[in-house]
Amino acid sequence: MGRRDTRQRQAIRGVFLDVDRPLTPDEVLERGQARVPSLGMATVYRNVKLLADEGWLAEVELPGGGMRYELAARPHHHHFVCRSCDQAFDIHRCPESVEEMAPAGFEVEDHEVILYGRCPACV
Amino acid sequence: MGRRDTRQRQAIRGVFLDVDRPLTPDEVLERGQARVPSLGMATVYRNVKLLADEGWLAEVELPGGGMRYELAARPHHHHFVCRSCDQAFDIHRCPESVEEMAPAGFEVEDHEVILYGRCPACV
DNA sequence: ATATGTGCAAACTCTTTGCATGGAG
DNA sequence: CTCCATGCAAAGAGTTTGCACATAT
Repeated sequence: MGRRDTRQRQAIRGVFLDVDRPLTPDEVLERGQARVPSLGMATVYRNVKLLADEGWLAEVELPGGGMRYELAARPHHHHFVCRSCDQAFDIHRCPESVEEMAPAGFEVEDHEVILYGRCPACV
Repeated sequence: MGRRDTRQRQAIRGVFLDVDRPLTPDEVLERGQARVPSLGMATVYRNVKLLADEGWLAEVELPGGGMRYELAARPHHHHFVCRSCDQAFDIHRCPESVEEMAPAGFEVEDHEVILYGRCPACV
């Protein structure tokens, strides 16, 4: 299970340490190439998956496209998705007793709350 | 803007009238072919989009794959997604004041609450 | 020295589109 | 009889995988 510390992997980790919101693979590639220009999309996909398996990143499945990733270390929170620029932002509040909404017979493991609208930059 | 009442379109509408949860295009195809065996995937995609544009279906963007569709006439509700069978179910309760969770500067238009876990059939 | 990681390109999956044929009006 | 709708197959977008080369250890 030897993990090598390549420039590419460093760059990708650096990208996530610099932002406070979930990123799409595209966003990771663009920001990563600012650090390692030769960085390829396949490497991004392989590494975010790897870092997620290791528990360093968390997968965030927001509607409207594919998976996004963010630092796993962040405390419980939810997301706001801007319908204009498609960026996702963190929301640090959580409605109480959400998980009690499930009907009897359903076993709840987790929950997600997503707000849609326009972010300050797009209003 | 003449809409023709084809067997295929009837079949697709019939499929949605028979279920009380959001369906993926795949699920629509499978159930639709029980009514019109020759039904093709392209027709499913074209018609759910059409019915959604007309306001008869609502698009439901749940994580884990593409768009799902359900009858637009249903009252406000949220969803439970089973991690085992990937089916989505309706939940007819909604936490209060969800939309007030957004930080200042964010303009909320809409919200979605998703519970993850195992449905009764998969527990 | 060795085997993991990278980059490219091909393969895949899901969705959309072009085109000839079919069928509703 | 007209067009809109369908079915097929090809084209796109996003993601994954195979393979030869590069490089961290």
